[in-house]
Amino acid sequence: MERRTRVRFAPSPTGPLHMGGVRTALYNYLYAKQKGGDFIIRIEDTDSHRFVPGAEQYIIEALGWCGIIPDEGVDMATGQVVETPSARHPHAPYRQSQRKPIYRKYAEQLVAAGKAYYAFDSAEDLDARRAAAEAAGETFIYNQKTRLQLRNSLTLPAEETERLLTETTDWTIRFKMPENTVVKMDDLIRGHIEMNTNTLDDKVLWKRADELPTYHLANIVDDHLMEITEVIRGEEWLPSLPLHYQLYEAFGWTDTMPRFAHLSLLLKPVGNGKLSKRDGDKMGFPVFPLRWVAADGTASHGYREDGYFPEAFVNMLALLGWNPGDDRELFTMEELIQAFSMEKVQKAGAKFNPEKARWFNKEYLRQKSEEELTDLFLPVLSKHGIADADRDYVLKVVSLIKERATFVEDFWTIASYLFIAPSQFEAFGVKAGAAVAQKPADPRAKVYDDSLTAPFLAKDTEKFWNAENAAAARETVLSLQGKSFADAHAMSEAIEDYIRSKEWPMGKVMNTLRLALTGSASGLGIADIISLVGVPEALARLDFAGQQLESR
RNA sequence: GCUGGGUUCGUAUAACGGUUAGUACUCAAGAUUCUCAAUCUUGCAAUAGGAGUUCGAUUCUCCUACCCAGUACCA
Repeated sequence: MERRTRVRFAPSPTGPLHMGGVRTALYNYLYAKQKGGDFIIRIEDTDSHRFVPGAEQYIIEALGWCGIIPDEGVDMATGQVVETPSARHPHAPYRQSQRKPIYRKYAEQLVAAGKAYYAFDSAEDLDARRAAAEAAGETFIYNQKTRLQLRNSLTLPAEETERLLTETTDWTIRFKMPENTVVKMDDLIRGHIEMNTNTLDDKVLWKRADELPTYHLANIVDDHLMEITEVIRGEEWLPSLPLHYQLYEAFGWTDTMPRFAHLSLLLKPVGNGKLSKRDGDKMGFPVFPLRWVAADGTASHGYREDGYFPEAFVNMLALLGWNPGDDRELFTMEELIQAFSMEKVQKAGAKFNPEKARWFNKEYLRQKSEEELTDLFLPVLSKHGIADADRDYVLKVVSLIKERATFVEDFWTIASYLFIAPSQFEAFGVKAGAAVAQKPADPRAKVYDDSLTAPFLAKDTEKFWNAENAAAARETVLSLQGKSFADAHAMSEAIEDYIRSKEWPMGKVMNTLRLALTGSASGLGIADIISLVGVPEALARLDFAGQQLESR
């Protein structure tokens, strides 16, 4: 009998979801959608001590931004985790803290079957044993070798166990890991794996103190109850897989046990180790999908706020550890769903490459229509003090600069001179030469040259500006006065013809003009600029540049 | 330490035992242009090391090295 594919993403609300978590959610989503199945969200908040307010909302919002829409568990209309069962959400509640009553009976069931036992050792006692063992160069493990020397229902008289069970609350139910058994497991990504149970410990399944299950119990019970068919999760769970296999067996659920796939971790761009929040802050790239402000007020960057398109972010993430088997790199979500396959998921951890992330964004920006980009650029302009920009004018600007940008925000640094004159740069907070800043801040790349930080006209001036060139530039612009041109190309021809007819040096005159028009040594074609700002404005900028230089 | 997982250019990856080991990003050079971008062309650059199996190993086996994870009443 073929079961309907049902996968779940089960985050713990202990903080913002980071990009590795988003990737796990994405792979789950792609897998489910390809099989025409369900993608379920379940909140694993069984650790009362590590709960972080706002984390759950953050996770849902982040997935929504990425276009990873759950079929079950969260009502996307309200953005809330579903608490009461309905046709669409039959297994509610989807928050484990609200499923508290469910777990105890399963834990007790294992005790009754002799597959688990009550343990009365205090956390302090166990910590002390661990410390003592460590001091002696050994490792303390609660397992088949030590369980008979500890305080539990296996060693205590029945009456004492009964008394402790009713009179105290500091006890747990532990899984009685079978001895010397080779667990044979299969992983969709890694293939066959075997492990001997002697290397495993008796994990706590349920805690009387807060009457909550631990991850292992809650996870198996809920996956079973929610009819999960594939568990796709991070590699950090691989060492727990034999325990989970044993739990399915102990419960007698092996016939419906899900298949497992353990995803490798995302690694930091340089050096070794997994990607962490600190790396992002240090190297200037986000590790979170959305901006996150911690309780202590420290903020972390988010891809959304940093100007990434969600499609680009998702596309980049999908290809970090998976490939379609051919050379394609650009995928819509729909195409990812079609192309995804677990066999093509990489076993090794993938180092995240911020440069490639920017490249993806640039590609997606180029794919967007000029209309759409204009809509996105207008608010940016407004933010920079250009509130009354004419839409048609902005549209023209966008069409000229879209291929030069990685982010919509770049449009401003690239083309601020098309909205304000160099004489206004200071007032608008524009750095002279900023238009050169095509490349983002990457500490490994030497992309900035001195001209960037040089004050307006200081350095560029020496190259182009002198009385002769200034006069020639002015006369060239004057020659355009009163004439109309079909387009910038026609104007360009006129300008070049004029300069040639005077036998002036083309490059020098053009660059002198550019300096006056843009405040820097780089920028769009001269005719493009003049046809946008107009001849009178061009003359005014020429005058201003001249004044600046004479007063030096 | 122990247990498990992993290892192809700097990075992400391709190569159902047989290729001059391919592609993309980055970087460099050239072309183009009024500058800068963009674009186009070219280039730099890898199978961790060692055994074995085989006519032939990136690919299969073993050993070593290195990396990662787990080793909680956290997930």
